[in-house]
Parts: sequence; C-alpha cells; structure tokens
Amino acid sequence: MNDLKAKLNPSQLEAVQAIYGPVLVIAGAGSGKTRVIEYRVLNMVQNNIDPASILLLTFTREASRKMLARATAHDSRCKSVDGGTFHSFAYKLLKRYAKVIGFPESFSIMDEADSLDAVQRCVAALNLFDGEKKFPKKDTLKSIISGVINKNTTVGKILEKEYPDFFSFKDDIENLGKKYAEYKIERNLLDYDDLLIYAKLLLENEIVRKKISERYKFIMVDEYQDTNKLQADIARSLSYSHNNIMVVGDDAQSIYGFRGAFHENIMKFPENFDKCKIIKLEENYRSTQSILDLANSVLENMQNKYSKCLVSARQDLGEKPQIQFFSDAYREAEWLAAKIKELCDEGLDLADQAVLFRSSYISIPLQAELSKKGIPYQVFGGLKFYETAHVKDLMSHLKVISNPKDELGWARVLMLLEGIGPKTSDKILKDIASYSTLAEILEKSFEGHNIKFKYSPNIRKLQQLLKYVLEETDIGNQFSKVLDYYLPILKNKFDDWNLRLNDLETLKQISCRYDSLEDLLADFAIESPDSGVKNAEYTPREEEKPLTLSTIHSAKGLEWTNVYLLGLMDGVFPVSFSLGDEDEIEEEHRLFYVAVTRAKNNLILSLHHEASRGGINQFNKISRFVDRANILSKLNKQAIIDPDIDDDDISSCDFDQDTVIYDKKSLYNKVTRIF
DNA sequence: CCGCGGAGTGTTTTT
DNA sequence: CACTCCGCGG
Repeated sequence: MNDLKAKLNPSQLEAVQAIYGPVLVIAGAGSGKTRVIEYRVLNMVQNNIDPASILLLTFTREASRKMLARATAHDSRCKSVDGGTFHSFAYKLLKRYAKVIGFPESFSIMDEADSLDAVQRCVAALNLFDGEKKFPKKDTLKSIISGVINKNTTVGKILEKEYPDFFSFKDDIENLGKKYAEYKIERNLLDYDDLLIYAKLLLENEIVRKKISERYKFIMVDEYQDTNKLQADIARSLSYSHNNIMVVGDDAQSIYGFRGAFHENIMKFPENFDKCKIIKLEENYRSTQSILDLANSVLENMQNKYSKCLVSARQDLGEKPQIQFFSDAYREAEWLAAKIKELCDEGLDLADQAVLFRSSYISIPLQAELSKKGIPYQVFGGLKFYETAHVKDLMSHLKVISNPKDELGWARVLMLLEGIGPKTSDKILKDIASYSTLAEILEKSFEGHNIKFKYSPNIRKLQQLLKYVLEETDIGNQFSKVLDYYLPILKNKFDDWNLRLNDLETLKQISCRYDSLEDLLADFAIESPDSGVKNAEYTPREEEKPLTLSTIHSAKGLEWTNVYLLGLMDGVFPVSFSLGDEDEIEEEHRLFYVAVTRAKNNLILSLHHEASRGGINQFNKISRFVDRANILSKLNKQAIIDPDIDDDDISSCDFDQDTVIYDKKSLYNKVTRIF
C-alpha cells in the first residue's frame, strides 16, 4: 500500500481507500478522476474483494474499458470487473431476467430513428392530425414523451415550460404517450428510455434486487453529474442492501441537461445517502496554470456558484491561450490546418492535437481543408454512420430475422422493394402480424403474395433470402447473403453506392465478431461503433495516428496536448436556440468550461465573422462567453483578420456580393471594437 | 397507390 | 442547403 501513497495525493488516496459505505467524489477537471477509479478497483481487488462483485457504470463504454484496462495492467484479476453504460447494463439485466418482468425471450432495441418512426405511426393510428390546428411534429412529440420519462415530470409541465404553443394538445399527447408505450410492448421493442424504465422496475422486485445485490456488492458510477433521475434510482436500488456506492463527478461539467440529466443528483447525493463521505479533488494534473487561469475565469462568469478554483500541480506556467479572428470559415480552416501541419512537422503527433466545436457542421470546411492537405483525421459526434440510410436498410433485414414482430424493420425492408409503398407495406404488415415465427411468415404470409401483384417477384426474392438466412447460423454468412441481395437495391437507390458499399463491408467485419444476432443488434443500437478514419483520397501510413475532430460533448473526459476550439461566435456557441432560456445558456457555459479544460499545454480559440445561414449572409459577433474582460485578459490576442484581403480573395470564396451586409471597413471596425 | 418533384421549413448536443 | 411533406401524374 506504500505503493499507493507514492502514486496518489492525499485526497485521491482517501477516495481510493474508502471502500465501504456511500462516497461522493467531487472531481474538478483534470484532477485525476480516472486515476482514482483505476486505483480504487485495483486496491479492492488486492484486498481480496472478488472482482466480479464490482460494477463500474460509466457514461460511455469506452470510458469503462479504458479505466478497467489500466487496472488490469496492474493486476490481471481486474479483468473480471463488470463495467459499461447504464443502458448496456440495463440491457444485460433485462435479458437475464426477461421472464420475471413478463418479457419475451427476444426483444429489439430501437434507435432514435426507429422511435421517431414508431411515434409517427402512433400519431397516424390515433388520427391526431387536426385539419384546423397544427399538430406538433414527430421530433417534438418524441422529445416531450422522452422528457416526461427522463425528467420524471408530466406532459403538462413540459408543454408549459418548453412548448407553450402546443398546450392545447395536452390530452392528445398524453394519449399518444400511452399509445406509443403500448405499440412498443406489442412488438417487443424497447427504446433507450425503456431500457432504464424496465431496469428500474425490475430492481423494484425484491427477489431480483436481492439477487443482484448479492452479485454486485460494490457500485461505482462515473460522470454522476450527467445521470438522470431514472439512473440515480437504479444506482440507489443497486446499492440498497449494502450501501457500498461511490459516485464521481463534477457539477461544473454537467452538459447533458437536454437529455434529462439532473445535475442536482450530485448535489443532493449526501442528503440521499446517510453518512456519506465527501471527498474533493481540486489539484489539476492536466493543464498549465495559464489555461487554468482562463478556466477559472469561465467558472467565475457563471450564474451558479461552482465552488472550485483549479490549481495546477504542474510547475510550468505555460503559454497564454490564444484567440484568432478570421473573416470567414474558409480562412479559419485554412489557417488551422496549416498550423496543425506545421506543429506536426515539428514533432507534435497528430494524435496529441484535437479540434473541438459546438456543432458538427462547424467542422465541415476544416474537414475539406484537411483532406486537401492530406492530413488524416477522425470525427467524433454528429451523424453516426449507423444512422445512414444504407446501413439502416441492411440492418433492418437482420432485425426482422432476430425479431419477426419488428414492424419497423419489416416496413423498411418491404418499402425497398419496387412497387411497394406505404399502403401496400401496411397491408402486408398486417398480414405478417398474424403469425408469430419467421418460418410461418415466410411460408404462409409470403405465399399469399406470390402471383397476384406486380411486386410479387420481389417478395419472392425476399422470401428466398430470408429462408436461406434463417437456416444459416454463422453471422458472417448471413450478412454476406443479405449484402448480395441488397447490392442491386443499393446501386439503384444511391449514386454514391460505391462509397456506401465500403461502409457495409466494414460493417461485415464488425458483425463477424459476434455469435448472436441479437447481441450484435443491441450493441449496435446501444454502443455505436465509431465511424472509422475518414481521410478522403488519402491513405495514411499505418503508424500515423489521425487528428481528432470532435464535438465538445463527445470530448468529455478526454485530453490532448494541443486543443483548438473552433467557431466561437454568439449564436453558434452558445447556440441560438439556447438564448431564450437562462438554464440553457448556463449549460452552454459549462460546455465552454469543459472545452477549455481539455487542453494540456496549448489552447487556441478561433472564430469567423461571416457566415451564410439559410442563404442570407450575416455577421457574427464574438461569443458572449469570450467577450468579457476577465476572459480577454487571459488571452493572447492575435492579429485581427487577415491583414491583406484583396477583392480577388473575397470573390474567390463564393461570396455573393449583393447580399453582403457589411463591407470590409465596417467589418473591420466591428471586429476591432471589442478591444 | 406508387413515386417523383416542387415547395417550404428550420438548422444542436446523445444513449 | 438539406430534409420533409404534400400534391399531382402515371
């Protein structure tokens, strides 16, 4: 144990050694939270606690994998520690105890798009389209329903606060919520919220809860500030009989309020758990003091008082963070790509640099520029490749094999066939629903559509495919067969089918690693695989690790030597939608704090003023988060805009002269005024 | 009833 | 500008 003392500071050590009872660890950014979890697990295992009785719940599966891998490197027994996200843990639990809760053996997990589809179908089934008044769109409806569940509130309250215009539809939406729940149950479908709801329900059963707490005697929850009420309830139930629970988090880094995260979970933890030990980690091991000075100013500017002042444990003061101004996004991208390349040539690996942004679209000009310069990069956040049409098309075939009641999967599969649209697919779906196994459907339902209609030959082809796949047990072979079948459809549907085929080939590689179709599909919905390295026409050398581009949300918990923060304009960051609501601006502000604290040695902020939105060119001001004396004084202000813009440059960036609102001079004045 | 094309809308973060 | 929804022609 002397070993531990050498590797940890006193508060970290205290957290590591607090094994029994409830413990709350408030861990400031970069304060060695990962280290604490790593060594705590190790310490427990070395004190002869059974590793299989430890459960580590994290925000992403990647995070738990990383922490457990580190612990395992010290002691191989740590390999048996159980870890994952709340959602994946809930899935495991439900599979194991499906019968107890009245579930069928097999059920499917819906992704967000599936849920929206289902909501749409429920709206149609209830005839909620009112000719007179405008009924909310499916996205809105889903977010209301989801909000009710995740925030533990009522339709009325959500409408009042977030969508007052739709208050008159309160009853309809409540009915819709019921219908949607019913719809899912009838078809063995679970959405993300259901995973948590049913897990919570399951844990309310005394027998199950007892069994589970016999299995897991030590619960650890990371990123507790981003859990919602359901997740807090689950954590509580899990620790009910032994009370051995440690939660780790930072209230200043709560950035998932939009998803129902309840950051009071962390503040009220001591109230809810008797005799809770509270440990604060405040020493920062990540960043230079210059970066922390900026981060502390950001904290100061927030409404809520976050009781933290980060102090660097590092000896070096470091460079002052910089801020760079550009006229437009292309110049910003150009400069940034050049800068990254320059540093890379000087010996700073691409893997040690990252570009962060509020919204994915902000990074598009940069992606183009990086491709042009042949710099390999990897994008996190934004549209996932498993959400693209071709991937969903293919996966739907696997879905109906796994769960023949999956109406959404069937609808997608059927509508791919020529001659089948919404009406016909509905008709076939109805017929399919009257059988319970796939074999039966293929034999009885599909036979009926054999000759009569013009789409019959297509149905026949589908029938043959599914018959084959049903008899095949190897997932690789199943996948290949589906891909062969889908290829002509893909070619017909997309001009860029060649690129998309690449994705599907990648997907095949991933699929081969599974031996249960159900697990493959569940993993796919719950734990998305990364989109892989995007590098346009350039193939990187094997050993060259790519540059990271990431949304700030996806960068949570990570760190890089150099961090670039792109697009710091008001309306972009904070996003325009948040401006009407103080709580939302506050969350954006915390997001800014998260972004700033990702950097170890160097931080460069940048922004561009001209932007084209909805075809109208507009001038963007510097972000309100930056435009404050205490922030600006912590920054090294670099030359403003490009000193020698000539008219050629302006026309070369596709700027429509007629719609330019500001001329060069007034633009310059606008920009310089803030100093 | 399918499927195409035009009009209109609204543009975030994620399990 | 991209995606969705609606209306019309085949």
